[in-house]
Amino acid sequence: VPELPEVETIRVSLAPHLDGRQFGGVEVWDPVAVRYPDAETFAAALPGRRIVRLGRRGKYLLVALAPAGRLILHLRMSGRLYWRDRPCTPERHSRLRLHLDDGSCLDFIDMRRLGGVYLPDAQGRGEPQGLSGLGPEPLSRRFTPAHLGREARRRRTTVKAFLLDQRVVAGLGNIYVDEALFRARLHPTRPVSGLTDAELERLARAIRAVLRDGLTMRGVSFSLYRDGLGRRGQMTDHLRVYGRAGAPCVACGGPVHRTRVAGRGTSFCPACQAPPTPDADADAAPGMGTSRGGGIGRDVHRARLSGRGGRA
DNA sequence: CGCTTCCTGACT
DNA sequence: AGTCAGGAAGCG
Repeated sequence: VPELPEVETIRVSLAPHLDGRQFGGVEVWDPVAVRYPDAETFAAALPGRRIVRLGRRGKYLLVALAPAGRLILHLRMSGRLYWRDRPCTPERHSRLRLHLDDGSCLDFIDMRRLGGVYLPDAQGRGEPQGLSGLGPEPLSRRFTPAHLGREARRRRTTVKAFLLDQRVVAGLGNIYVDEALFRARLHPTRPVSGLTDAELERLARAIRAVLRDGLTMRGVSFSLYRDGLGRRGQMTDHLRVYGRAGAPCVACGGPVHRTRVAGRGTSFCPACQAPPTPDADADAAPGMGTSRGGGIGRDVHRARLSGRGGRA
């Protein structure tokens, strides 16, 4: 559920309540929610440490601790974090509760049990695997059309799968990818290696635009998402394609379609987002000036995206 | 690279 | 009973 704007909204909502606080006791109702170390060690290691700063990287929430270490949380599909000024009865899917020194507490609730917390040791064991490999933050300077182009050139996949890959750019999920592709007027099955410079430029711009909107609206709330204080976001009403299958496209009035791309439900406007033209896409990018030496780039361009682009 | 799997719950 | 859900690691 939570993608970059949602996780950032949660971070901002929690920060004033957590900054400077010291952890007290830990209640673990579901040991699976503690990804590292084991639940017992975790519950013994956290109390006494102070929260220095709440940060975020991609969809990871990072809690810097004093005197050392950091707590890392990932909400995955259905995770929520609720801060309460005093402990209340845990709900059905509450997985753990972190008490704070002012009598408040932070609850981790996760229906599908896919999310969890990590408390890496001093040697760095226990870091979530994906964290170190994340691509640039899409709202940072490091995220540019040129970066997108460099990554795109060496991959043979659809632009949809490309954007969902956290190594390319950190923090996008299914909803914001569909929204970004709509705003960039790119069909989700376009082979990413065939995007022109102009299209990459549009795409980078669209990604930043949808994420900024998402942040302004404090996130998308379909059913489960809430911020750290239990408040819904308003972005749902501003989505242009996601969740609007069959409804008129906000740009052309034609019906929004829904299909499956990269194994995910995918919403798009078939009129505004031109489908891939296999030959053009396979050969579009000029072979000159490939950043990687040794002819790899050329081979990539020559290779046919067999079975995908051609299948209309 | 795509596909499967981890989970639970809602819906058809 | 079967399908699907906003994430992402692991497998072939």
